[in-house]
Amino acid sequence: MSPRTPKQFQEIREEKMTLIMDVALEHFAKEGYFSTTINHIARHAGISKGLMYNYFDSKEALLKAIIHRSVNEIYKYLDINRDGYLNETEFEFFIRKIDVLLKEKKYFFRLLMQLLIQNDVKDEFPKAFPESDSFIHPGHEPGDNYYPTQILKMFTDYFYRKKEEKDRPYDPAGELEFFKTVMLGYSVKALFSADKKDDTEVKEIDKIIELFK
Amino acid sequence: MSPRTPKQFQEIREEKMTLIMDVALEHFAKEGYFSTTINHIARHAGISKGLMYNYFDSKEALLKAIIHRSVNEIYKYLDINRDGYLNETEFEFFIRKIDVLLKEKKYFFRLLMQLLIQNDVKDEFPKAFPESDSFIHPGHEPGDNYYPTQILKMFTDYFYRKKEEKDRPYDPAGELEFFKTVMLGYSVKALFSADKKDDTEVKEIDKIIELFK
Amino acid sequence: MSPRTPKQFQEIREEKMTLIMDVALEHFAKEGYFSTTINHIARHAGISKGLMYNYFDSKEALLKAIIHRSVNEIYKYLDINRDGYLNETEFEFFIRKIDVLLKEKKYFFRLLMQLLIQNDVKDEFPKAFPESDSFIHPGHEPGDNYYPTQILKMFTDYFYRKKEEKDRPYDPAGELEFFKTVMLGYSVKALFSADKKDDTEVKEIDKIIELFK
Amino acid sequence: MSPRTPKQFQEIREEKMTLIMDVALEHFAKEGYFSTTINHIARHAGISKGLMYNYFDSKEALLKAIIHRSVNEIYKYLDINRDGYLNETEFEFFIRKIDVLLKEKKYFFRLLMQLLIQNDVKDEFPKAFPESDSFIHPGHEPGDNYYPTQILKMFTDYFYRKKEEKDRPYDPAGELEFFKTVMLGYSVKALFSADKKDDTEVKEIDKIIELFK
DNA sequence: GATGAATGAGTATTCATTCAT
DNA sequence: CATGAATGAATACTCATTCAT
Repeated sequence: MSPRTPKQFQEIREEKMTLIMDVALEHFAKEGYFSTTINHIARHAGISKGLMYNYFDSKEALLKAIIHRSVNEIYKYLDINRDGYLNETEFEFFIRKIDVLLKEKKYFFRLLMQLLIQNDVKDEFPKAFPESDSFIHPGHEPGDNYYPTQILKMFTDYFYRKKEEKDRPYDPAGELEFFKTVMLGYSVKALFSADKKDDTEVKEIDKIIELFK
Repeated sequence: MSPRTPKQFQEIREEKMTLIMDVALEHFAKEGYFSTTINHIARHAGISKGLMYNYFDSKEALLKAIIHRSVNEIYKYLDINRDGYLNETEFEFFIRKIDVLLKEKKYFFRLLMQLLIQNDVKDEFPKAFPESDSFIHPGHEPGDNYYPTQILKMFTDYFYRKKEEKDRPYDPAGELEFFKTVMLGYSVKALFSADKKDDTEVKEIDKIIELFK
Repeated sequence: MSPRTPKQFQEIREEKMTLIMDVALEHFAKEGYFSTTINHIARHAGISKGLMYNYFDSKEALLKAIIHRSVNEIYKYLDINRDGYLNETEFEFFIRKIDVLLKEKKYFFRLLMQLLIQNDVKDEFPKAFPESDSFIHPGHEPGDNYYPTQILKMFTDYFYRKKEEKDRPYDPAGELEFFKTVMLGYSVKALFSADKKDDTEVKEIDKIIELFK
Repeated sequence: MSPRTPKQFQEIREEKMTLIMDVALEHFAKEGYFSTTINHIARHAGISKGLMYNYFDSKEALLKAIIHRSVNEIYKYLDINRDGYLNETEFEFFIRKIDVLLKEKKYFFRLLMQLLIQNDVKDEFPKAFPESDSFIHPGHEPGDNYYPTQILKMFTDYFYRKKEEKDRPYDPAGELEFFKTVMLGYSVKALFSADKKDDTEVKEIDKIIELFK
């Protein structure tokens, strides 16, 4: 019955915030951001509406926090801050990491896609939600921390380096573009196809790696 | 001062319905189905809310009518009811048709993607909105008129026929799967990238055709 | 193709008005005044909404016209303008007339009851819709044409006259009141019970007549 | 500053629900169910529209809750679950109880009559709203708990028992029917007549009791 | 920190009524 | 006389957000 220490309070706070974000993410992804009510989230998280507003200023703030958290986790997982050089082994490794992410962060990516599809949302979250265009033609300052740019640069370098290794005609820009197309298609399929346990899709990622390695 | 003829009424009706559907489709695609209010549609169409309900029973009925109309237009344009045999020339022709559709029916396909992403909507429109899964593994009866199945069969046949023409090892199922991945990625990029007039993407469709022909 | 004469126009007018009122009365009685839409009436009468407004200024005006018509028909049928004297034979005859009316003007009386139940409606139609209170204690001028008053007076006279014929103690006011209770109960049952063809109810009116004759 | 206990919340809830139901019942009875708007109820109850929907899912749910409450209260007050045998003293007692109910639950019974008059509503509330027909010819299983049936059976027994006590010709079925007619007429008058403080109506219930005892 | 009662601006929908033709 | 397209005020209902306790 002794009063809780500040540290304990902090732990409670973080636990609750994590709980709320987890529940919210799942329902945002499954039922859509607009269709998911605060009431619904609170009820499923086993807390009151009021408490939700104690932790997050608004429904939109909750959404941003969720995205921020997931982006950071992905950022860490992908370990972008390394030298940014991809050799063939690293390329394969990186693609497989993305494939893992698509499954493990399925809810997040589904939510992200929902939001990207909506123009007005896109305009409001230009940083957190890189538009597909900015992904393709990023207009960001050199050296900035905007990680889609970094990833893109990594792959750009990778494909341009390959050109030098080839003796036959090779169009690195086109190859990069096609690679992005394939990855996007693969991602969408991974996110929105019903889960199935045959190894069709398992093999497809191998085929993609083979193709671009 | 003579009263309007039934034909005149019919014309007015069709004009207004087309107007409403056009305006609604654009806003559904841009701002999302749920975020687009009936008020908004009416204001942009220059009519009253009440008139909307004179022509469409509900917001959902409007949505269904829009989808129905677009599906029919696409159906006609793609001319599915031919023999269903694709030779290489027809294959190229068909892909280019799809490419044209992606641009001309951009709003519709954007809307469709929004709806497909939302689970609950998917369940309600199983025919009009082929789920991504049914697109990949259609469970429909042979011979039915369900056109995604027909299209898929056409391409399946195409890829299996190629196998016989090749002397080197060839996996038609894997090839079909990869083709779908590429088309999906290409479609998403086409639908959600900012329009640009350089010829980067113009070339990409050529590359895709080249790859699978 | 000769132009219609004014008389023919008049006939068309009256036919249409009768048609509209008939259809409206049925639907008002069955579905309720508020739940019955002008559209519904027009559709079932086979005419356009506009035409309805050509004949009746408003939905309320239509209601009033229907009531006015029925009241007049009933008035005529009951032949109130006779001397107002009821002997025993005439008493029986009158009760049987009311019984017939309850069946033949079922829709009208059902509608009337709906309206009487609603206070605000009662206040608006004090003449057409005699409140139950005014029926019991009419506050109208002597000699006026307000027929519930006349009917009431007729029965009052009837029961007071019976007093003189009796040698046993007899309370004409109480008898009148009880008579009204019985007639009201009988009417409500007649109007809202499911029609049945056994002779239970046939006998009940006989019993009532017997009791008060 | 300490948070409210669950019990306090419960009390607030019950108080507000009672308030809302009381206000709604009065207005439903006076202005009619359809004519009474949620806005109206909220304004007269001194609360917001939103709060009403916090406690009741819909206008119809509110109506059902009101009916359910009143039916339960009446059920308790009439104490149906006794042996179901009526001697003459109990008969008088029961009739007087009904008379009291008619005055104390005036609003409820007015509302009930409105609803019974509307065909479609009757079909939806067969249990809560015994149709006049089922009151007269109940088609329910013997022994069921449907209380109009129980009450009817009680009176049926009462009148058939009287037959045996009489030496003169006596038709119990006809007597029961006539009793129902009288009670219905008396009820309708009690519910819809303007309140008056003379003792005319006080005496009528005495007369009715006298007549059937 | 925690609760849920309370609010009100916003949303889809209805429907009597008007009016150009 | 006749039509039905067009309007807009009104209605039931939702939901993010606030706040007293």
